[in-house]
Amino acid sequence: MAEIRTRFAPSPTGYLHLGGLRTALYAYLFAKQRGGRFILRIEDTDQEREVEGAVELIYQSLHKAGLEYDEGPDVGGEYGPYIQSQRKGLYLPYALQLLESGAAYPCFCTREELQQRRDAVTAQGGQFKYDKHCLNIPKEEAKRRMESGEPFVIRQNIPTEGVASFEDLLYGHVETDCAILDDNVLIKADGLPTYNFANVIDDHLMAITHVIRGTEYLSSTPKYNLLYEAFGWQPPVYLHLPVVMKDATRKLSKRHGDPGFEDLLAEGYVRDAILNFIALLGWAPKDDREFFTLDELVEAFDVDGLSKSPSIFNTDKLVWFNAEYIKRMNFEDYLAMVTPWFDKALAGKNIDYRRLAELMHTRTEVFNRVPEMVGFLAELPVYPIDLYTHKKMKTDPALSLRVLKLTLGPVAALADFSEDALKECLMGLAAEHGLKTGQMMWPVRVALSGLPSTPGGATEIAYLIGREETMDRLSVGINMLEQYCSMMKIDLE
RNA sequence: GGCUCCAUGGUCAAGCGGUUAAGACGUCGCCCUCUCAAGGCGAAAUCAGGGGUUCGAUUCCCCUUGGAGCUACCA
Repeated sequence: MAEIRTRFAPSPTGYLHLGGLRTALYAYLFAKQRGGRFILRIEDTDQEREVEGAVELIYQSLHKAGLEYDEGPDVGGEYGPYIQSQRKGLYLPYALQLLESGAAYPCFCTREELQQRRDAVTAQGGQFKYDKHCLNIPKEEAKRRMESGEPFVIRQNIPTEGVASFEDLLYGHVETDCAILDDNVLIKADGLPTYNFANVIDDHLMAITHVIRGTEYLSSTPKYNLLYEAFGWQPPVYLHLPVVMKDATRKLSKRHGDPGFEDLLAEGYVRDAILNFIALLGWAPKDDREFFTLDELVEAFDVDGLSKSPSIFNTDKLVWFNAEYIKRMNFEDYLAMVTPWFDKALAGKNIDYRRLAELMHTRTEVFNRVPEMVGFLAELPVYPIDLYTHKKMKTDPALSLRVLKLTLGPVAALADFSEDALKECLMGLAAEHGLKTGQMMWPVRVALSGLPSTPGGATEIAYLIGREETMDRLSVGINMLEQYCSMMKIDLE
């Protein structure tokens, strides 16, 4: 049996979006699982849409994703070149062959003429389809005009009756009446092929056995099969994948500001979490497993588990996956990854990153949320007095004021400013004055953080910000509470 | 509009003629607890509608509805 060869064939029009990443992933898994090869081909036949630097971005993204291709523009291979614009001369002879057999014909209609006719038809509510106008030009005349340098395109000559069809691994038999199919342009006036032609020629020339791509090609694939037939070539096996949606009606798209793969990485999602999540978007394994490394996916992937309907990209679940991957990371790796994010909020401050990382490890969902979570360590936020009122902790401003005053002396006097010593000190004070743990800890934590919730409690925060800052913040709290109590005329026994 | 495709909770989804219709995320509750997380336990929530076929339909067929893709000298 021939070697399995799949390809990922993006156009360099921007960043690698998540739908593209998923297509690439499945194509990669499909090939690798069968010991085949995964090929990257750049489809840049539309020079106008090409975005500067996009090709390099594709290489980079694929490498970052770990989807290493066996053949491609930057890695070489025996079927190159792998960039269509560099294969320019290859296509015309094939088109000429089709011209010869009648499966295609030259067309001299200009864009303007076409547009006029199109407008005329659509204005009346009809729908335009190329009328084979130039098919009737005698061969001799056509040849003369082509050689005279008159601009022309080459169109596929689709039969006027019968059906065109193909078999899809996921969707099964798909067919369309030829009568409604348009005579697509195969070779543009600039001599470059359109996607419709180039994909067929290149897939054949590159010995692609399985074409895995999005469903946007589902309805035009019957036409491609007509081309294979015209050449007498064996068509590849097709596998079309449903699109990835942003919500029920909108496709995920870069244009609407939806994040691409690289954006997600930059936001602090880890690669494996993204890949794992993406793999499960539109595919389900035979069992209930949901954590897979790339290698495990290679093993587990199967076409049976693919779903036919579009699936919505659900950020909540991605966040969960990310948090899970972070929790499972060993601590040293986590510390290394989180350090730059700590720096964004705490640079220049003398904070024990290692201890902070211990506290943050199970609390990190996405790295870009870290700076905001730890920023209070660098600077005490302005906070409302009613933070001191907590029903469950049984605290109010009056009690809080009493508690803070109580702590001031003992905390200042602590010989050892460690979490253990702090805890012992505060718990001792609570016991001594008949206070519940929460009544002691809540006011202190609020005074030290100014926040309703923090990573770590009162003693951890005190340790992290140090004695001096702790004393300052306690004093700030006391001042606030004294002012408040006197203003509200609260009796302080 | 035409063509192609799709349709199980809010989301990802299992199911492939007979099930109490899995599981996960999210949501809610409880436990744990110096706050919040993490962790543990539990709950609510789904077969779009209508016809058939069948002893029996979530499952097969048709229609309706809804959605998506295509309808370029874009891919």
